[in-house]
Amino acid sequence: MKLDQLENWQRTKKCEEVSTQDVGTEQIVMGWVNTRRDHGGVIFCDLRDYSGIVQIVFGQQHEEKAFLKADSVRTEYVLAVRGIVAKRDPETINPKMKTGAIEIHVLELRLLNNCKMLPFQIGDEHQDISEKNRLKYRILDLRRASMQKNLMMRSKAAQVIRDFFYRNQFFEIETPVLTKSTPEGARDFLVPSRVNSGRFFALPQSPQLFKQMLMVSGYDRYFQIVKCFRDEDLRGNRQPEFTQIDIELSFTNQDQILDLIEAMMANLFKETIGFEIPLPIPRMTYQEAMDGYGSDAPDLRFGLKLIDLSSTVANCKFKVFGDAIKNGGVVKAIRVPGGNSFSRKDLDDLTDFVRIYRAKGMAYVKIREEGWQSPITKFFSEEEIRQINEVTGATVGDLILFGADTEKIVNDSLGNLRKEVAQRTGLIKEDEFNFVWVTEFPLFEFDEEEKRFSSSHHPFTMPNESDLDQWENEDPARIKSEAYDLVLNGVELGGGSIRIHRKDLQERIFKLLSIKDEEAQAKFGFFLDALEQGAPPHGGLALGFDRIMMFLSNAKSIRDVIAFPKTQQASCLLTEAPSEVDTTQLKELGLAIRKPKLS
RNA sequence: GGGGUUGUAGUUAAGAUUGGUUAUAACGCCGGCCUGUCAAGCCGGAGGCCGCGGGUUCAAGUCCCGUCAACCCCGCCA
Repeated sequence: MKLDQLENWQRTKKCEEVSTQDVGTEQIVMGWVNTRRDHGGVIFCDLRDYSGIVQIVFGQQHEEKAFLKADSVRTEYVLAVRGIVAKRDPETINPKMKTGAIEIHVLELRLLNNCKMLPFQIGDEHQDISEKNRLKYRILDLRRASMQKNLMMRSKAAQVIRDFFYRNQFFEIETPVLTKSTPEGARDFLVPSRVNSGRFFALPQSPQLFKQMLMVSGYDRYFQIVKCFRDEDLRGNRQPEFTQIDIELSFTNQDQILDLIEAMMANLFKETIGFEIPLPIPRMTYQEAMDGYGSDAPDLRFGLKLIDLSSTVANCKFKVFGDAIKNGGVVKAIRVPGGNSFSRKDLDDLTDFVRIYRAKGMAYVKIREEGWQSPITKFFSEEEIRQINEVTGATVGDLILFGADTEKIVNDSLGNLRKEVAQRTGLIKEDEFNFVWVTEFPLFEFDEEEKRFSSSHHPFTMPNESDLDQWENEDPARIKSEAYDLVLNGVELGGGSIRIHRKDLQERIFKLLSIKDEEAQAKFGFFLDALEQGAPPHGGLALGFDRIMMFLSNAKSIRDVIAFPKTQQASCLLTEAPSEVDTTQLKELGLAIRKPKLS
């Protein structure tokens, strides 16, 4: 089949821009054949480009040469057509199409490229394609309208974000991608250096230290939309390389930062999807979040709050509860209004569900007219039952679900259980955007494996100074920090902190983290120097751009807002990366592959 | 590292409880007919390593074991 040259043709309209106003004019449109309907004497094609679809008509009465040529046209061929825009007869208007009132009568067809049979149909939104095929044939997947919509929305969002920061006197400054490995946080992706054999760069987990050093250099306000890399296992909303909106400000405090970011988010949601975020975004402390929701990223679209019953049941005869508390754990409960209707199977399912989070079981009580209906009723005195009813606020028809274990397990299991119950009972309004700031994170968490403290946020986070003075030697776990997270519908969008800008403070923190002076000097010497070279007070945060895009695009997977994502096994089905490399490449780098043991 | 779901024409699925003739459908593809369709229609046709490997059996898409891949989750990760 002979293909045509584009020659000097220029597009005059995008497909979906052709309208009734153009009737009678000659236009040139270009795109892909979405569908083809051959009626013998007349051939209809829906021509598609990124803007949408317009119907082009090949008929003998319009131009015989084009009509004959159109006989060989097939789905996904690439065409350029010149034709007259015509009004459709009233009975042939298609109200489902934006361009359904008009069509283009083709005078000249240029066949720019053909297309072999594809693994799946581009225009067919009625058939779900498996994730495997979508990723393997990503080019075709990205040609589909839903993916184009998502990626165009992403482009728009990036533009809106940049506009906002430029308006607010921020500078967009690039930071290195080849940088230094740091011991804290996630596993690094390493890049061997050829010039410095035996040494490695690391890809940045975030540009954290660079943006702080830019503050020391006096750039005042920095932002960057930047790729970050973490070599950890993937999830539905986690990719090994992802994009952050990275922000840092000098001479600022937490309130200023939160106010600014709220304004940025409100602007973003308004300009992209027309949603007005009610400001200010409510704030809650880490402690309130953990106590009431069992999570530092609480979903506030529904109630089902966790209620602490530890003191109420401390002396009850039910061994599971009593032992949990004796061993330093807690007993908490969720009251499910109307949960009386849960079947035995529902409750078994929920019990299995909490086991995922290492709960050993789940006690439950149905509140009936005649009193408690539950396998554990017999362990409780009337007074205890009265107290539990009172503390939980349970009334007839309700269900109470209990968790008893260490605080971590109870919070994990009940925190997820409340989401599960809300999901099952239709309590979650899917179209709601419920933002919350979580503040006053603990500075450290205790690493049980390594028997030492590690940073909750990162080691450069400003501690609450009076907490530090008070608990430094007694109980560092009680030191709070000036760190904060932004949470939307139970999903952490990002977080940040006020940073340490004084060396003496930074050294005290390293000491608490059991990082020795020499080690600190080797890993962060350049940064500790910066703190002695006139570092201003500063702070900032980073937001997960991909996660934000999931909300703006209503996407279920992070892969649907990233053009070329990785699979859960961290591979790219399109390019088949990662791949083996030539031995000469390895040699140059001074590397050898250790053969996996054959077993 | 662990738990779960899935894997059958190009695609999406049925067939798996109860092993048994030529593995079924829709869409797509190819050919023909058709001047108003728009998920076009009608007629005809091609298309299969039932993920892969092993086992049980007279006989396996179906039962058993292993393995690979995609997805969801725990651990991990801000």
